[in-house]
Amino acid sequence: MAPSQRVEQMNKELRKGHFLAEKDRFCAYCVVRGTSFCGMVPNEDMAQLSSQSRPLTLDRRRTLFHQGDETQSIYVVTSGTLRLYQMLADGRRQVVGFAIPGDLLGFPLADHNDYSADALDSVYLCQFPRQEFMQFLNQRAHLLGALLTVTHDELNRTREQLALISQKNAERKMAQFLLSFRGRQMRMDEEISVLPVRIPQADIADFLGLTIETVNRMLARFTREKIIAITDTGVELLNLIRLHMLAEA
Amino acid sequence: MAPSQRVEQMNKELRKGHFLAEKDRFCAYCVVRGTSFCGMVPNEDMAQLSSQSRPLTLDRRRTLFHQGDETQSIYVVTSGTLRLYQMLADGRRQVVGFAIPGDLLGFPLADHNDYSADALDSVYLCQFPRQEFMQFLNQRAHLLGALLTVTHDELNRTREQLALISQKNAERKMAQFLLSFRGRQMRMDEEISVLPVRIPQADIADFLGLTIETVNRMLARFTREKIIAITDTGVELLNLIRLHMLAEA
DNA sequence: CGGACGCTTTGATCGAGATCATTGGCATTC
DNA sequence: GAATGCCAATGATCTCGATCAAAGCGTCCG
Repeated sequence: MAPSQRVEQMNKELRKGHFLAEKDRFCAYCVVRGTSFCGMVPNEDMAQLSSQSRPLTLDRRRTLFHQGDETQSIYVVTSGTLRLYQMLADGRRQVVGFAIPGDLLGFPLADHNDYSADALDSVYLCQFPRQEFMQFLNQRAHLLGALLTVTHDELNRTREQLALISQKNAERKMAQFLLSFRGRQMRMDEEISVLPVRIPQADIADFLGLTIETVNRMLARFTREKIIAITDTGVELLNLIRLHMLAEA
Repeated sequence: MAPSQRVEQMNKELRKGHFLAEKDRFCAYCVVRGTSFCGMVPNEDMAQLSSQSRPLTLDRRRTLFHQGDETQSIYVVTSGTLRLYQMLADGRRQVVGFAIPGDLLGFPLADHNDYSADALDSVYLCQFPRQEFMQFLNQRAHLLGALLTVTHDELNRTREQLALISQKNAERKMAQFLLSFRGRQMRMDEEISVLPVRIPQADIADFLGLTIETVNRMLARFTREKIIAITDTGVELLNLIRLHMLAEA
């Protein structure tokens, strides 16, 4: 079964409450097992991890948590996409990333959230109360190592974004963005050529440090040149070779 | 004694080899104790940490390690400044940060270095062989937590840089850069108003995503307006209020 | 000494993307 | 079904920093 189907099925069951009754099996059967922090948790710890988690649904445009608020929970995204952003002193908004299934949200050792997170579509998450999560971590040193790895990955991703945003060429920025976003999605589904989210152009703009007009013009140009196609389910990458050329040239 | 004096004295003794003979005392008396990862190491672990460390000197313009090379050692900077950078696919160079006394260089859980590091002036470091350092860490879960905190700090600093570089106004970029660099230096010395390094303008340019010409013109303007003064020891911040205004307006 | 090199400085011109302005579609709400 | 708001699309103009060019300056070294 393809991951996306599995997600759908799991979400159905989630809504029916199946998993709530069988908590131990919850994590073991999770779709994002193997792509996230949870994937680094050995099987013998699964039951305990499951018992702490609570499924959570978040509607489009709802906020999961705000920058600066006290860190009360840690989350793992199981389905959907969120935008992560910081408000800057001058009123600008910097989108620091997009969270997709498998991503860990919230850093248990920090007292306050580093960024805000809100849903771009319907989002399903596993929620872990911070205190219990931390206890769980501290009991098992190898899990601290797993968290360290995840944090380091995020550091590297942020450095990648830095390289992206420091580009002066809007076309290249856009091409690199599409490719790197695809790269992240491929973690779940290797064959992907449609990016399954409609990210508002304003969010892409705030991610890339461009204006909405420039983002729009670039997407229009790519569409005109048949490099991408924008559908109501997301963006389809039609010509990966050209996209790579634009990204690197 | 002011930190800078202590550094000087320690460096003198280092050169004479004093500390090599008394390894256990090395870390306990270290100037960057309390400002770095080492500061989170409890006293009872100090002796062992000391016994693993090896002092190291690096001349101006020398490279400590290259991006992509195998991670063989972890370093703590005790004196001097290094530039950390990545070479990008298109040949550009992205400076991802400047390491100052107290900073930890090299991530023990990664097999390869994420960036290159070279000295901007004479640099003194403590070197820890990676394998031993990792063993040391794994024996003490609380030290993993310390490393996690340091890594998270670096993540936040990188996000700050992201916000900085996404600014479109060169003047504001420069002002924010000077202030944030000062902020980092203050970790060691609260009273600082002279940034004690002569960072080549080309490095500032590659840090901020500007050209050397623009960097130069901004520095010239700030100097003309008596906001800063450039001496042969570094940059003196003459008018912090104006600098803050420029950074935020 | 001379000259080559690394780094800084300054001027002139150009162009990509910001900014400003307007329109249109589509969904939500009363 | 009119009103409101959100988002996308596109044209006209402007601006700031990139780019191109050249010169200055200290220092290292044969």
